[in-house]
Amino acid sequence: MAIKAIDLRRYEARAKIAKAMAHPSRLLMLDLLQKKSHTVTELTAIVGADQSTVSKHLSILRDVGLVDVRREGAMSYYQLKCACLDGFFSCIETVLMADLACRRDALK
Amino acid sequence: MAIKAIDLRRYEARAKIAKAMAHPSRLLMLDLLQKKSHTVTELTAIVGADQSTVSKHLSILRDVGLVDVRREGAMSYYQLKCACLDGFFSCIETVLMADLACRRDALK
DNA sequence: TGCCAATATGGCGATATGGCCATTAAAGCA
DNA sequence: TGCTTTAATGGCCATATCGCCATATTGGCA
Repeated sequence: MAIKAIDLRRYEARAKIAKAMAHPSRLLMLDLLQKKSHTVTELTAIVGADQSTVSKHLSILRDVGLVDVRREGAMSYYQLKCACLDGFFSCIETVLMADLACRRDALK
Repeated sequence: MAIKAIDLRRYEARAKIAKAMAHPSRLLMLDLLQKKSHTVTELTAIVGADQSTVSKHLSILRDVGLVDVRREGAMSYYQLKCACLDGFFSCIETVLMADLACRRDALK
């Protein structure tokens, strides 16, 4: 039985989005932005990293269409562009909890 | 108003899981494993990469608890460990579609 | 035992990522 | 016009990731 190689292109675009989310600081920011929009300064204080670092993280989220910017004077208000993070987080959460339970069992 | 830095540790475990998913080949494999379990040889043929590469990808998915192995003789059957990928994929899909629509608008 | 098929692992080079510093750009205000 | 605040970008280095090759390792079978 000949197994055909599948075209990976379909998954590349999706992986790019997943990759943008796959960083602790960016996950935190996405989580924060679920509640309300924030400025770079606010996010910088909360994340506790360099301002330039946070700005770059935000541009990564922006590039894949996860967040949006609204400029007001000198400040940039970042806001979530999709209301779909619940599914994402709950999936991650499920995996995490299952894994913790598994490790707990292994200690018995 | 003092903004408190948030402990990132909570997000590190989650980012690790997201990171494991953030690769085209691994996304493809997760998608395949949603339907049924597969051997490394099968996945290697479908993904179209080196066997060692696929094996390493699978160990990454295994390390974070996304998949499971069942050894049968000389073959390893990999299977999905969680039934929660729908939420993940539909989130990604939403972002992807919104972004495509956005780009389409930009061309007008 | 000897051989082959199926997996897993070590190593290595190329490329990507992450974080900071320094700098630039733009807005608000005295 | 200067000074300050806010944000974005370039540069640089350390580290991580990816993919292949080569090499174990394990199971099935003659």
